[in-house]
Amino acid sequence: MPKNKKPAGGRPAKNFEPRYGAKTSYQDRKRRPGESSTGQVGSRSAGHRGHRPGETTDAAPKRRWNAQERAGRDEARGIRTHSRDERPARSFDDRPRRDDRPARSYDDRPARSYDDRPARSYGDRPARSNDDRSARSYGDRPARSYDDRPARSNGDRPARSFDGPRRDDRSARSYGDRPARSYDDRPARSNGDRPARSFDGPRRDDRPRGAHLDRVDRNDRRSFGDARPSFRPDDRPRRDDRPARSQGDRPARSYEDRPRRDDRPARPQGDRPARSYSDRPARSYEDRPRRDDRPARSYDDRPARSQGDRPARSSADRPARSYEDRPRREGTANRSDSAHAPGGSAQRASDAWTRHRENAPVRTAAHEAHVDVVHDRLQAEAVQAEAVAETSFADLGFGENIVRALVDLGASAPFPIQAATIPPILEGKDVLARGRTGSGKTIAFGAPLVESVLRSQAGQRREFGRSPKALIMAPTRELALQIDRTIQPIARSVGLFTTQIYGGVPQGRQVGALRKGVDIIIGTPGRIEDLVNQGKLDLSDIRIAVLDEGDHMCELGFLEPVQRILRHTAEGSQKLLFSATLDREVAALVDEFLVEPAVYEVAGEDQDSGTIEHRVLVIEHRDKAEILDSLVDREGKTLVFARTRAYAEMLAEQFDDRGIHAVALHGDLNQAKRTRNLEKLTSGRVQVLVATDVAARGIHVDDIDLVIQADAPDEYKTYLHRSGRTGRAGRSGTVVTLITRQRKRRMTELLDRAEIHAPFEDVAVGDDVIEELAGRVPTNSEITA
DNA sequence: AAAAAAG
Repeated sequence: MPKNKKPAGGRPAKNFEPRYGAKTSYQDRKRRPGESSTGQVGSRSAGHRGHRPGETTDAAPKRRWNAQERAGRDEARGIRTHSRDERPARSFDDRPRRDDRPARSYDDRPARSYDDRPARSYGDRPARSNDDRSARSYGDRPARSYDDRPARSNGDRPARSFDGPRRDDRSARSYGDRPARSYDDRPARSNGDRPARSFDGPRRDDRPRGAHLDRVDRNDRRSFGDARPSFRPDDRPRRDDRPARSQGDRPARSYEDRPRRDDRPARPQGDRPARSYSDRPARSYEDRPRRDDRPARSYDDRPARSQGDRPARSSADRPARSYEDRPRREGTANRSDSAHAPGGSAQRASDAWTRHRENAPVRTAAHEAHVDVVHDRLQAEAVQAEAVAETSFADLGFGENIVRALVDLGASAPFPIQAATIPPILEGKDVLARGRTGSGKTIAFGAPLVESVLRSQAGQRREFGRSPKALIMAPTRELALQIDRTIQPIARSVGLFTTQIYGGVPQGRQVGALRKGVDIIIGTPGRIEDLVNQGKLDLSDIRIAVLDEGDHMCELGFLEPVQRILRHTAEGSQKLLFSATLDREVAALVDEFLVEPAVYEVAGEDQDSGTIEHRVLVIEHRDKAEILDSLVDREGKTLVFARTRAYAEMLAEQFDDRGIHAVALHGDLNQAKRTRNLEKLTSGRVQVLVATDVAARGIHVDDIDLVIQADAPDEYKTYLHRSGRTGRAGRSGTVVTLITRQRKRRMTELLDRAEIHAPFEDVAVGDDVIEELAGRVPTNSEITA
């Protein structure tokens, strides 16, 4: 039973594209360039969705993709990853998929035409149009076409058919070199480490499951060390590369910058401006519970729990956390009830959350760290940014190839969260990590995951049809795709394959890739479980499972599928949970799947950093549309969040009607369109993207400088994630939230919980504040409320 | 409310 809403008979708000009528790929294809997505044909004026200036401007300047992006594109259709340079390899994959082409090609076409339009509008821009053409003219175009059609690139090229023959050899041939290489580099290391670290389940198997989180609650009260230093921009190597991209450059940017942009994905880590958690503790623990009682905040469950658990535990548990206590704890019986595992191991599991201190390799003389608690729940190992400043990826245990791949991704030196979590992950420990949005979490789990898989296969030949060894799950397809763009180059550097397994696209390619054998799969729960149930995906060899946006994956609709999937993984498989808002919500998974997890976070990391300015505009509901128009009509990339798909779609159309080119991103769009629309914002072909919370987490677009919340979020975590879409790479960004007077109180409480300070301003149509926020008029307008 | 599953 398809849960997908698209199928016939779905809900009313279903298909938005069909302003054409029933939506089908076929019809999509019929849409003409001159038609607007709203079904209205013809142009109204430049800048309108339906505007069609002329063929000359049709060709929008395209930037070239770097290896990473290409990889992402190649994977867009869920096939095995191949870097573009390795055509032979790629070609293989294409073959089988050809069957899919018919269907796909349709989808893509409409897409293309659509894409071109925006481009045209840009073409009008003096600066760009000229530069682009002269420079790119012919050569680039072909390249461009690639970019636009991520999906197609592989499957659609008939020319590559020649690859067919090779396909069979592929496993042996194409990668033959690499594996060899990588091995060579590591021998020394691998030998030493492997014995201990490898995934030899044995040790893990013994581990009891069901560690209790309860104890952690108590820690909530502990305050964070104020001493936590903030990240220093200097530490971020990548930033240096970006200078060119400043917003002002945009026109010029088109060319030069774009290419670089490609690197961005890798840079997410750069975003870490200084953030201090220091405030949190202050945030009165007390208040929160109450506030949390609100339905929406259910996560924080703290209230409920706190009452029952805290009293008892508080005194008892804390002592336990100290190193010395460890031995004792094992014998402690208080937790044994939960222990299902045999023997004393059960008790040990119960100490999981507290014992990480003793085990965490990160905290050594080199890494000053201290225990702390963020909000409710997780006691984390706070790693000092300075302490790891000198560490290099090689120091952390990566081989030459991986280090090189990381450098190519723009990660020349590990960021704090990476330096903190990589060692324990390589040791095979279960890890929970909290890192600010854009702090480099993907590499933090991705690189060691690749290294671990490599070590586990050292000396072995990668066989055809081998089952995957590692699994990474994300809440949205876009995020899964993005993660693969980062992981794939790293994996490929050592001869490992990754593949995307997510819904919305034909499963043919994905299954085909699995049949050939992949090492790492990255995807969303639905399709993964689907393929498992179909017997097309074997998770029994999964030794490492990662949940990105871990807290979100523990929410209502995700938890159960995720649990079922994790149960299919190898006994004792290592589990990693990452998120910018890791909290007690993950207890459901931690209890069942993690053993003695180490919890990490970076000291001084706080979402409320100096790079993001938060503003709350208190408006009259009747002014909302107009104010949004004014805010969005600006230079610079703007991401608008709406609560529902229908509203997101409506706003996109509204902006378009006002001559502000905008596209939407939400679950009612087909995957091709989703991917395309997001790419449009990334590439700069469109400046405004209106999205639902599908884009709230993880999505990295480097230069969004304004995030507008047309609908205020209900949860503080949502606020943090949405606002985390800007201010990335250490840049400045602004988050504007529109609310009506009635919502003031709720908003105040939410911000309080998010630990974000934002002024509330009463705003009406035409006020200076709007002009200021839109960057049209540099004013010093005072805050009016 | 949204997201995540059709061949």
